[in-house]
Amino acid sequence: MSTKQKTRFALLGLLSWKPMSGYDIKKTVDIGLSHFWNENYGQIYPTLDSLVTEGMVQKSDGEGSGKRKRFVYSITGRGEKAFREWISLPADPPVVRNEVQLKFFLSSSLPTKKTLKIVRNYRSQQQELLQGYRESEVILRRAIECDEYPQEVEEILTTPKRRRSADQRAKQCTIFLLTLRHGILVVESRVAWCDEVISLLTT
Amino acid sequence: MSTKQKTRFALLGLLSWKPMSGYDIKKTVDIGLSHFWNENYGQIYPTLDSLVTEGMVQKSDGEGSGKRKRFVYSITGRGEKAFREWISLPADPPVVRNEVQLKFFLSSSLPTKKTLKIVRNYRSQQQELLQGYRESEVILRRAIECDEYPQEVEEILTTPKRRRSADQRAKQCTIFLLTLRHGILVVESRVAWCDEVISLLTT
DNA sequence: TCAGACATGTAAGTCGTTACATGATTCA
DNA sequence: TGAATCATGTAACGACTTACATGTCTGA
Repeated sequence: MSTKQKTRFALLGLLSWKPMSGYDIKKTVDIGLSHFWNENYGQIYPTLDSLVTEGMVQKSDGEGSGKRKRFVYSITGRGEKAFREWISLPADPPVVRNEVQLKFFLSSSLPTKKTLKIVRNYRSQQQELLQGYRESEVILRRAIECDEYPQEVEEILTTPKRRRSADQRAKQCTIFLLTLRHGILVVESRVAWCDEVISLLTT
Repeated sequence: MSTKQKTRFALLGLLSWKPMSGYDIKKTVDIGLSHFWNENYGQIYPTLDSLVTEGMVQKSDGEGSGKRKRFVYSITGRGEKAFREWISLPADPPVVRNEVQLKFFLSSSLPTKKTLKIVRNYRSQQQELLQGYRESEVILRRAIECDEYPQEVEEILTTPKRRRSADQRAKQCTIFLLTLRHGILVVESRVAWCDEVISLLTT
């Protein structure tokens, strides 16, 4: 049961939060979802077009003047329905293609020094990632505690379409924090692996 | 520094172990490297062709008769050189696109029941994976201990081209086990995340 | 006035999957 | 003799990236 057209549903899902322009979508993904998702303009604009054609989203008349207007897209009832159907389907297992692991595996016929270099490099990469995630975690936890959200968080969470209850807002924040936790746990396990390997190969 | 043409170097690296046919390569990847790599025929055969054209690998004359001969490919000096250059380059960070995380994140406006369903589904998937990895780990560790390798392991490790020293063999097995350890640690962390989420959302 | 952010879009190319088509060999 | 496995290959499609082209608005 392979669910394709991931960009399609990602956009639909983001628009189910609030109406946005293509540029907004890109920014939201880059700032808030970068640890588990990515999109690029080459996909976003054509996909928005075809979503409009199918009546899944509506394109605004455009703010601004001249040839570069800002178009805001909002989800339609039909789009909401398609989104809810998609989200209920089991996600297909991610394709596994880890280049670092491949290099590590293939390095066994080379000097151990080379193998270690690959692992040390991986470790520092993941460690750096981890640092960033942890900082975000601290900020988010603090925000949740005192119910005061910094600009970046607001921009991702706010839903101007309709007023959210305190409960809904709390759930949004919890979910947001938990996706971050996933990133942290996984990256920590990678760092732990590196340490396991380094200690084994240097003795 | 984005290293593309991953299939190209994956094939080159596998052929640096021992000469193989396209079919062998597919089988090796499916059996031994499936937790961090995949390849399909649609990529393998055309890529082998172009590697031959560039003098990176050599195609045998073909065993068998008729139109379906078996062709064995072996790496050339030029290919070995290209492989060693590639492996020394830093691997580019994997593209992050985790559909489960996306669904989880986007489910915040839906009933908690739906969110939980996504997570429980993810958990059982990962748990199943983990079970398989752990079984392989036990087999491999036992094999390493008594220096007796089961057929599947032999098929992946053996290098008929030249006799390997005991040291080299030991290193190969260690590396093989360690790639499996990576899979185990990462999958364990995902299961741990699911548990964290479930306990948080059900209280 | 100039830099930088905001903003939209396309073309070309790469990469990867899927489905199909074909045939040989082995062994029960 | 028929099923399973071994074995090679292609065509069509779909997904994704990259680079480019263009233009607007805001504030120092």
